[in-house]
Amino acid sequence: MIRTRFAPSPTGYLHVGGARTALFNWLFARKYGGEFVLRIEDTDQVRSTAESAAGILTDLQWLGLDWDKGPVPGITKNEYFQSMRLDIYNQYLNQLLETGAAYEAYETPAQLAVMRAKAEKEKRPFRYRKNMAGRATAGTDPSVVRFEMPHKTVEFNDLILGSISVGGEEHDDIVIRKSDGFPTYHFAVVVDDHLMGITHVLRAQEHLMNTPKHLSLYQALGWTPPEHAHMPLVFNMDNTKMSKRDKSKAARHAAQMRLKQDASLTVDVLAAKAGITGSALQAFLHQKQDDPIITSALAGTLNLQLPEIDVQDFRRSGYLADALLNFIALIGWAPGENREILTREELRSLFSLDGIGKTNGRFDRKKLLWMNGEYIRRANTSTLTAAIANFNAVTDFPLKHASAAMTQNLIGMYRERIGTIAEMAENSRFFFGPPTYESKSVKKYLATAADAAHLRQVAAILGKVADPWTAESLSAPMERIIELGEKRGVVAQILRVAVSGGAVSPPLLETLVLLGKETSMQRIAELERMGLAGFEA
RNA sequence: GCCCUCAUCGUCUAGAGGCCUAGGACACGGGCUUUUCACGCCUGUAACUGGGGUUCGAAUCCCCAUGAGGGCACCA
Repeated sequence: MIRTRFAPSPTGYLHVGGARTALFNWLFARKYGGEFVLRIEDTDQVRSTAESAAGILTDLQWLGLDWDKGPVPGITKNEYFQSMRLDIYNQYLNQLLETGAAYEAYETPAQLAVMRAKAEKEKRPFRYRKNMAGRATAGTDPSVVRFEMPHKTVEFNDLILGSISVGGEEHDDIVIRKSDGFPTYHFAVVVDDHLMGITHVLRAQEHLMNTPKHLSLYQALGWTPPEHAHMPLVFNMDNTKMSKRDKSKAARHAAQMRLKQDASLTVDVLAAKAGITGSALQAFLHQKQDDPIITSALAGTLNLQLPEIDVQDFRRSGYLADALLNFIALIGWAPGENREILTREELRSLFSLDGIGKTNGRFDRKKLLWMNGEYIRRANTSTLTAAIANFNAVTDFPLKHASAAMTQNLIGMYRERIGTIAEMAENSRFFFGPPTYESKSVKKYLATAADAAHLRQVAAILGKVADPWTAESLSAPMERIIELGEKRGVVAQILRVAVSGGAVSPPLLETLVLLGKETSMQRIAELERMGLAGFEA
């Protein structure tokens, strides 16, 4: 039976690259009726956190990538967390130590750094080898255990890339147990993949050079290795690697631009606005470090749209899980026959390793936006309602407070004109409270005495509409409003601005109906009362 | 620097020697529709990195160059 796995390290949120790896493994297992295993690789005691692990589970669940074996959400760590398997690793580690395939090494990290620097200075690659000159043979405790890589070429067949070969002189003796007693990634993957019966390792191409190491480990342990397939990577449109740091980068850049443009804005003022200390902001601006807290504080005060990187970013931006999955699947994989929009079922039945290309792809947000809009347009109302509820669960827009009936109405009005649910949430704000009048629209449509006269005419026409206030009863009056003014439709724009705050909204008729007579008339009256000039910014 | 991998429109890709005057989608341009914005429909611009081979014939096979990416941790 086919068995694949997704093995994230819980050192942060699940990002799209990881989601794609998970998706391909899931697809492959599901396609062939195999099993999909989820394993948390938390062997880095410093960086791993329980919250990250929990977050990754949540994100996978949101994506609908269910696992047959693995952690149980909400329950404490089980045997699918590597930190719970130390005894197992030690058992095999001792075996390697006994057979002489592994040995203890005593250099400290600092000493190794010196050795590396020296090698670099001498323009030769540094490779730690058991037989190299100057190796410490005794000393520090705790020590580290290294695996002696065989001094021979390792060749293997990658299911995507074909034949890969790495010469023996390229290998070095990797650490397999750290001084804290935890196994390194290299050792833990091999042991676990074997013990968990993984048949196919589908992972990102950045792991390609690890494979000879892992293969040698399998051999030393006397095990048959799984098949390997390395997938092409995903980059940003500017060819930089997609990374969680991109968000900090965007925030830093925006803050610097703002500080440059606005002379009255100092670092301290900005910091105070963002609720952080001046020195913290100063440091953030001058280093390249990732800092999620400062980043989101800046995004909030500067009203920034940060690039979505993590799965939860996309969820908060109002993307549908199916659309995101569909899009991600198409980077580096193609089903052929010019297929683009594919249901989960179609992805599953069409998926094959043969369809995976060798070249790295770029994450084209515009295409994702289009695809998400396409999903929104094609989805039935109940699917969309569920997606909106899902969106509301992680965001805080007025849309959250919409009744079921209101939500249905909004779906009808917006589905044709949005790319994400967030756009609907943002654009529909005026249905939930007084509109924010956009100065540009006010200047354009509500600036002159003639505009004011038109607005009064509109009020008069609408005021005469007999109850009930419906699409039917409003239809003829709306026609009259459209015909008002020199140019067909201009007065409709005046009404639109009056009622929605801006020059863009769903069709006026529907908007008025949903707003109701009272609210609609109130807004027009309020505008007249305040006087048009009051809006000129 | 050393090692590994890759190379078709701006982007994702189809293409497994003749079906290719290279197809689709996004983006972009033009038009239609239209009370705004969209949606929808029609339509246009746009690519085989370069050079050598192999072959009757090459986007497809081989070699070199160039370019791009990945790796070179007690991170995964």
